[in-house]
Amino acid sequence: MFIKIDINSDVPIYIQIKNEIVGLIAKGELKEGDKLPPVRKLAADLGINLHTVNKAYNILRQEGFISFNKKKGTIVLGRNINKASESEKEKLKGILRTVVSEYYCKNFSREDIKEIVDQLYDELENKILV
Amino acid sequence: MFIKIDINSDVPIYIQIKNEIVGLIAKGELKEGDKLPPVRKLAADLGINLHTVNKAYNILRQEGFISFNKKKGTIVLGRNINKASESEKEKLKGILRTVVSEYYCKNFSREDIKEIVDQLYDELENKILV
Amino acid sequence: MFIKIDINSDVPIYIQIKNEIVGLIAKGELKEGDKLPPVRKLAADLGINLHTVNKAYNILRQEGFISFNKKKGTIVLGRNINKASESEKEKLKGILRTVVSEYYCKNFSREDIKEIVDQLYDELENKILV
Amino acid sequence: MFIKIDINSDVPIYIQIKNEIVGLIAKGELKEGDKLPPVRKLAADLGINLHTVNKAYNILRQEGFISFNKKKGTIVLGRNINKASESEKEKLKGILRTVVSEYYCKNFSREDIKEIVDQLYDELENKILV
DNA sequence: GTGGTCTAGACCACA
DNA sequence: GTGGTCTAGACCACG
Repeated sequence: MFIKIDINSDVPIYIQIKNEIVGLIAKGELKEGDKLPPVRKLAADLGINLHTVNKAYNILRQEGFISFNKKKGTIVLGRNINKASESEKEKLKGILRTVVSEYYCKNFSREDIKEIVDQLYDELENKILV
Repeated sequence: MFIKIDINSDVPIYIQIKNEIVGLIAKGELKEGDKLPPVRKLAADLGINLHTVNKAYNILRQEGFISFNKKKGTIVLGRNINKASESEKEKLKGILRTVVSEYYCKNFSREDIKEIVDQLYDELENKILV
Repeated sequence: MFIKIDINSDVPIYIQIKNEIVGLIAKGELKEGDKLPPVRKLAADLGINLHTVNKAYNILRQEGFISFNKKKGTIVLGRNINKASESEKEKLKGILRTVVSEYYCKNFSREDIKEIVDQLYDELENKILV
Repeated sequence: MFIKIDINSDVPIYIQIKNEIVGLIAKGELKEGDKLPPVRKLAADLGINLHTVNKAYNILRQEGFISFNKKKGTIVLGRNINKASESEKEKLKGILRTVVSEYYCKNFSREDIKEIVDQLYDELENKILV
């Protein structure tokens, strides 16, 4: 498992870890049933404190991506089926509204943005096909 | 000028102000040459600290949306023409990568996301037509 | 005897086992004199550690639900008659106080809660009638 | 604000704090807009670490009871209107199922339990009337 | 002056 | 050996 963090980023480390792991799940590099490294090991590998990793794992659990299993440690629950709910959609719209407003001002057309979205989906789906 | 902030949000107020003003520029409610309210006035209107508004204005200037002018005060530079640069595109792609990964895991299709982008662009462009 | 445990639950497995067995006694599916499966067998059936089952059985014995008997193994003592003591009542009140406070805040009326209690009693008593 | 914790309880301290504060909101001793003590102050008053209080506050925020406000600190949002949702009802039923099973075995009738629920509601509602 | 983040290090419950 | 809890103490972002 390859997780990269930028210790100097203004994005909190535990958020970076969360995002990286969600990214790995999206790309299919982490699949349902896969084990995540123990908090202590990942913390040691990344050279950070175990509590920081712990916080990331707990958020991932809250969001339904992973589960703690006393016997097996931390396991991936996989992509969540049937979660495209209305409330999630509204949340996403709120996020995109800010992004779209800013990049609309920077002269990006709707096609520019949709092309990037397509590229990102292509990346994800090709990974799975391999 | 109507700016709404949510004092209880976990988004910092100065970021909210920045986003709101960018949103107004995107919608065309603030156009090139328009004056922004003085820092003190906006702070008073919103019931917040003067430094908070100042911080938002400084970011907006750094990003090229506004300009400080001793005679005229703070003025809007408007939508920036020809800024859809390669570096901005990479920055946007980085932002969208995190968003797309997460919502791909939540079972949103590329069409779901592109539809939202379209809706947001429609909102912006209709405002301008008015 | 059907015991279901959820290995991913945050409720410890030994507590789940205890609760399940108490539930079976309540429903009348386990009656006074019935034999519980040997620790090793239940552990094997559930695919868990022997010590975990042992811990559950020990708690059940402490609370007076079962008894260890060298000849007959582990036997159910059944529903305990005349145990609605004042101290148990206070203990129950303490438990319910936390629950009621929380769900009162979540806008549940006393009738809402009492209706659920009735449903649960109906479930238990119908099982016995069968 | 009077919060009592039992440092020797097997209930985690942060859960005790959460429960106590929910209890105060239920009793009406904490109302919408009221300020909660700063984490450091409450921690000092209780003789515990600030992180423990912090954890309790964060859970309360997640559950919608309080909000962090950079200007005013931590404020109570009050009893949550319209939250008697179906999913909450199922969660409550799960909690009560375990309780009811156990106390049914201990010879508590449905009336015994419903009487306690009534007493607890009386306590809460009388507090509000005062 | 508030909560947020991060570190360092301890002991415990569970399986 | 896993994550959970708690402590102690530091610096930072925000307002």
